[in-house]
Amino acid sequence: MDQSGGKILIVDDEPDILEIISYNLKNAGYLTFQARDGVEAIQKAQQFKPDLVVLDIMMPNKNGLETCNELRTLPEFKDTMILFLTALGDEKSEIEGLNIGADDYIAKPIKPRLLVSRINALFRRTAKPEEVVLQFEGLTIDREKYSVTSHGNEIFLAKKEFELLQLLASKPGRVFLRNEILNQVWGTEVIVGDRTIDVHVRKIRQKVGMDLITTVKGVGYKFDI
Amino acid sequence: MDQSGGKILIVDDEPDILEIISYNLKNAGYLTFQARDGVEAIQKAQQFKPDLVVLDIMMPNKNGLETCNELRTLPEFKDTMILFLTALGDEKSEIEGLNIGADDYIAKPIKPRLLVSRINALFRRTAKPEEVVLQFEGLTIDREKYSVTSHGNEIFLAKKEFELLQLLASKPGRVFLRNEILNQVWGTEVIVGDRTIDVHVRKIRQKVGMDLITTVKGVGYKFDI
DNA sequence: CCCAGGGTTAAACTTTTGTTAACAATTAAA
DNA sequence: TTTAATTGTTAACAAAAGTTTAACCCTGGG
Repeated sequence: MDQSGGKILIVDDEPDILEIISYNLKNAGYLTFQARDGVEAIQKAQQFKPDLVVLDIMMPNKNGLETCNELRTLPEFKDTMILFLTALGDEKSEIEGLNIGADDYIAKPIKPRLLVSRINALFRRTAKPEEVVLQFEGLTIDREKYSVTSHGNEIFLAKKEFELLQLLASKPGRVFLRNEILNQVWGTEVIVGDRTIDVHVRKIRQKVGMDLITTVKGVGYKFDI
Repeated sequence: MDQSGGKILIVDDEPDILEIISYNLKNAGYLTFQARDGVEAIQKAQQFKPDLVVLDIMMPNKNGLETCNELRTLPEFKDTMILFLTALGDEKSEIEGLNIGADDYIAKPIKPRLLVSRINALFRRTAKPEEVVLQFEGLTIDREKYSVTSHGNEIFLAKKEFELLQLLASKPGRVFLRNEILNQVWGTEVIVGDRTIDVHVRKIRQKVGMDLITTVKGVGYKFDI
């Protein structure tokens, strides 16, 4: 994962698909951009510097493979991940895609869950290793010991609480959308109610002491100092 | 085993395999990184300094043997272990691999169990000799005598009990996941039921007295003071 | 004053552990 | 080798801890 959850450019000629994918990825906490064809894709890619391009293979006006090729020739997209959307069973394209330098491919019809999982995996794959111990003023979060120390006292958080705090603390100051939190802490499979996050936040605040987690109304939560 | 279980870089062009291996090694307590081809492999190796590189031989964009060769020419990878993944029955490659300086090779298709065992073995082989006697406040664990002394009284633990305690005590404070414990104490071959670990923990607690082993619910166990 | 979004609670519910005792496997002893 | 003793594993159930829900409260902005 990344600053704003990572930037993803979605390229497909069907508006509906564009919308569905976009919706799901936003929910998962990514920042999305859209393009309708290869030409637009390259233009937007240069404009927004996405971390990942989701590229439909079958498109008018420069298809996915060509677009990918072209992107790969540009040095600024050397590290940009590319994920292809292929028609079901179109093995030839899959192979071609990987040769061309794609990082993954998914067969249509698209299952949003799967898509999000795979994309999470891609981001995870390229992520830098995380620190074992997060140090802050008067607060230490030790992933190995699964413990939090506040001004010298060791505090025990339950698993979900710990994971939530850890997530927020992994990027101090950055606001995590509720959806993003759900995605990261609960995963894409589990569905929990509205107040669940709040309840956990409350428990963390209660156990650790205040001012750790700040609410950003209508948006999400963030970890501060 | 080792600090954080050791760092392993996995290199394969198939995302699925990358994921499967990664998943299994993480479970076994290793820290994993991934690369899709030889070029990326070398870049990530320099970045993360893995203890072991798991290298697929058949890859586009610089194959495994070339990559291995290249790694071996760099002085910082002198001690890095290399394990090859070879296509089944590709004897020639196997031989070549070992000549080139690989530490082991495994034929595809990959059996996760086997892979983890072999990798554990590799790490064990290179592990520094561990302390024979672990000393704590009022507790001594003597690996040679296979005995535990608590406040002067010698206590006899059964083999599994002893191994379990020893594992936890080798890294006080660090939480060992149940999977990790199974891997280390029982090995990857044996499959035992859910409650087995708990029962052993209970016996240790009973024999040694309390507060040695702390439960981290949903995560694992750890040894504390 | 109403509304939306959060905060609080306690109770319901789930999941994970702890505990036991029986049984299987292993090891040591006879 | 047979027997006895010890150790390891399982299964069933109890207990505990963690998680989620639902209902209600509070607050600030229109």
